[in-house]
Amino acid sequence: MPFGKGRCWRFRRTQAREALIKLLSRTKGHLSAEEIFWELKKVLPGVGLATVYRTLDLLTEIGLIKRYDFKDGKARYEFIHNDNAEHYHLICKNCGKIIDYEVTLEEDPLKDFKNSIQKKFNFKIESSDLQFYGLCENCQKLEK
Amino acid sequence: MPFGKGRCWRFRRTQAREALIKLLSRTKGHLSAEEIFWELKKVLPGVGLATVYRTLDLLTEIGLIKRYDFKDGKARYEFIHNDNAEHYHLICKNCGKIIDYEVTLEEDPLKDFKNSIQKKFNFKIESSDLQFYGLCENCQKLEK
DNA sequence: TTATTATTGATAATAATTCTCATTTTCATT
DNA sequence: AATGAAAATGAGAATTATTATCAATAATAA
Ligand SMILES: [Mn+2]
Ligand SMILES: [Mn+2]
Ligand SMILES: [Zn+2]
Ligand SMILES: [Zn+2]
Repeated sequence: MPFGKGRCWRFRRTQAREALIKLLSRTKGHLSAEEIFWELKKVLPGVGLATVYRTLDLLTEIGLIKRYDFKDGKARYEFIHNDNAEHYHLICKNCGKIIDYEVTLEEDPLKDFKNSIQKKFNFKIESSDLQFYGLCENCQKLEK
Repeated sequence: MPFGKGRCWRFRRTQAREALIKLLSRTKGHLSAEEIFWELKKVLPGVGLATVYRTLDLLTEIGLIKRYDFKDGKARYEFIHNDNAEHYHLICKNCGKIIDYEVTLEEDPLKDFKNSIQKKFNFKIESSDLQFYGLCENCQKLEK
C-alpha cells in the first residue's frame, strides 16, 4: 500500500523505509524519533537511529507523514491518512493527552481565515500549524 | 512601566529582569535567547546566558512575554503589548520573513472555532498556537 | 552477475537548553 | 545604615535531540 509493486518512487525501496512506513501507517498516536526507533528495532533489529531520522525527514518532505511540535522538546510524527483533510491537535497541559481533530478541507474552520490572509498580505499559504493547549475533560475535574 | 515603583511582584526586582523586560518591550521582532543575551550585554555586561534563559522562562510563565517556535531550531520571544489580542504569524519558508497579524479577541477569526472545540471535546483552551508557512509576496515573484 | 551509487549503521559532532554550585543581590527587619 | 535569610546570579559543566561523517552494505539498472 505505501508504495505498491514495481518502480514507483524516485528513491530506493529499502527495508528501513518500508518498515518505517508500515509502522507509522498502522500507528495511532504521535511517536518521537526515538520511540519509532525502538519500535522499528522489533522488526528490523539492525536499524540505526540515524536512519530513522533520515527516513523521517524524507517521508516528511514527500508528504507521507507530518512532523509536529507539541512543546515537549522532541519532534513527533504522524502518518497522513487523509490527504484531503486538515488535522488539528488539542494538547492537555496537565496530563499530556493529545486529541486529534480532523476535518475535510471543505469544512475546514480556518478556510475563510486562510483566504483572507492570502489576500490581505499577498501571502501564499503552503501549510499551517495549529495547536490548542489547555485542559482535557478529566484534568478539569481534578482541578477542583 | 514594566513593573512600577514599590512592591508589586512576588519576585525580586533584579537588574537582569528589569533590563530584559525593558529590552523586549522596546524590541520589534522575534529574538532568540542568544540574541537577547548579546543585546542585554550591551547594557549589563556581566549578565550570564543562564540568567537570560531563566528570566525568559519566568516572564513567559507570568505572561509578560510569549515564546514561539518558528521551526528554525531555537525558541523566539516577543513582548505581549496587548493583552486583549490574539497574535498570529505568517512565516516565509524561502526568506524567513515573519509577518505579524494581531487582532482583538472580539474579532478573532478563530473565536467560533475555539468555542466549538470547547463544547465538542469539553476541552478548556488556555492558549493557542497558530502559524502559517508559505511564500511572502516577494518570494512568490522570485519563484518565476 | 556486475557495476554504480544511494543508503545504511556506528559513532562523533553540534547546538539549544538545563543544571550545579559557590558567590552575590535583594529586601524585610532591625 | 547595618544585618541576615533567601532568592538570584554567573561560569561552566551536563544534557539531549538532532546532524554530520565515513567506511561498509544493499538496491537497482544494465
Ligand atoms: Mn494527530
Ligand atoms: Mn510576532
Ligand atoms: Zn489532561
Ligand atoms: Zn520571503
